[in-house]
Amino acid sequence: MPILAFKLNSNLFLRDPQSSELGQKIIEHSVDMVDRLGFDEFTFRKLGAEIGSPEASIYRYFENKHRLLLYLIDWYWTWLDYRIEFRNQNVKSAAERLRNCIQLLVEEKAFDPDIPFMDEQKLQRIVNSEFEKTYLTRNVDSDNKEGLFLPYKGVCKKVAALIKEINPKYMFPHSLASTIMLSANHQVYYAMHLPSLTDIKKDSKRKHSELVDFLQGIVINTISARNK
Amino acid sequence: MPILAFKLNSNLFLRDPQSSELGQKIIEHSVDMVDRLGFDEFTFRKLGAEIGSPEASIYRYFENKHRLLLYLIDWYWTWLDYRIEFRNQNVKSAAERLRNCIQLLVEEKAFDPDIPFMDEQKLQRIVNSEFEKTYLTRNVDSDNKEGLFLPYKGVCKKVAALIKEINPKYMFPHSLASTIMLSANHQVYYAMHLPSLTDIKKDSKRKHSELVDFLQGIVINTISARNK
DNA sequence: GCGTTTATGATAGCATTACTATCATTTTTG
DNA sequence: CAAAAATGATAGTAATGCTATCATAAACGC
Repeated sequence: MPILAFKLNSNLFLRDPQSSELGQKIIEHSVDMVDRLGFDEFTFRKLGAEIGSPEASIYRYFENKHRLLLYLIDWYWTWLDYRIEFRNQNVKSAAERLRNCIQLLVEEKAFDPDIPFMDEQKLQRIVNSEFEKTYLTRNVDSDNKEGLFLPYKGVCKKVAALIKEINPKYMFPHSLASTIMLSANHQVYYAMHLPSLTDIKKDSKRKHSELVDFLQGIVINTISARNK
Repeated sequence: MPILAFKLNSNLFLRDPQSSELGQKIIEHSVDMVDRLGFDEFTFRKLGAEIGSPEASIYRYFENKHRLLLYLIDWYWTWLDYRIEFRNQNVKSAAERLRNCIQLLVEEKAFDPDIPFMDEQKLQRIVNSEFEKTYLTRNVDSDNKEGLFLPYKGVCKKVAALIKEINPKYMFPHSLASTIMLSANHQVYYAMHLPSLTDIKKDSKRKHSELVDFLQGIVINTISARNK
């Protein structure tokens, strides 16, 4: 049994995958497969074949593959939220806490052996290329009512609060927070696939610190501007 | 025959839909249907039923529905590019040209009767909620090689050039351009569906000018910051 | 330890999707 | 007016996204 576990919204699943061996196998292999095949090519049939269980068994855990994706994505943001809290303990300066957030948003994650069935590195790649598919659907509103986007919104709220703390007069803290969060993911994706949309170089060793500088530059200059 | 037409990349289609009545019907009704149903629920079968033509006939124009989406999205960015050129004619100040770009990115579009089979208002809503699906696929790289993202990249390049013109020392003009272009769309979507991620209010009459202020604030403050 | 929930396996089936193929008919055009 | 091109009509096929049923195995309650 894992040392660390996140309690995720129970609307995400029919049966909690963390509670059984099969459930954990479903998570572990779906992370691997979505990373390899992409979410669109990923199917419960293929997943079943890979873990040697019938498709129908997977449907006992997740209503459909979209919920499974939401589960993975929610896991990611819950985990990031946890890491932000951890990192910012006893850090007094709001500016420093904000910088830490940006750092954590961008930072390349490593596999955390505390949670053996979750590969955080693969998960981050999934977030980079599949995240927006969670809410760009006809079910946004009902999914939202069920609280399925709370982990992401939570992190956004946290970043927005820091912005507000640094400059209480700034009018768009949530918009700025969601903008840089999205950009953090997209710039990485662009660097890999659509390089003319970014100045971040795929091969650069400083890639991640460049991206941090870029985002940090936006946030700090935007909120600390003298109101003309 | 339309007065105005855009020449789009011929890799997008098998037969040019602008060249025939059926083709134009395909475009007109797919814009309507994708706007109504969302891209995921949209199928060639349903489209065929709606225009009274067999599914197979549509496949003679477009290889698959993803290409059709790309066609619509490419149309949008080509059209926006054209409008930017038009608006910025004889405008000397780079700052003003940049502001015009942001304005045009955000501005609510109206139906342009010059192109009777293209409803720009619906098209803009499609871009807001479906754009990223064009490149968040396993085919990004091959699609990119075929030049299918050129119109979007073109607008991004134009905005980046203006940023560079205003501050030649700024290190991330393309990243900043793509960030605000993406944000322009997302903030509108958030306002409608995930309001806690934005400060733009759905019902506000000043909604669009608020969003312009937000984006303008980011860009100007970011690039005109004195290098500390 | 025994009976009963509970979870999984095995297999089947079904409507829809995303195409492809064929052939007849209409329209265009050289 | 004949040949070519575009469309219609219809069929078919593999894969997807499920749902249903029944048997078996594991766990759990007393």
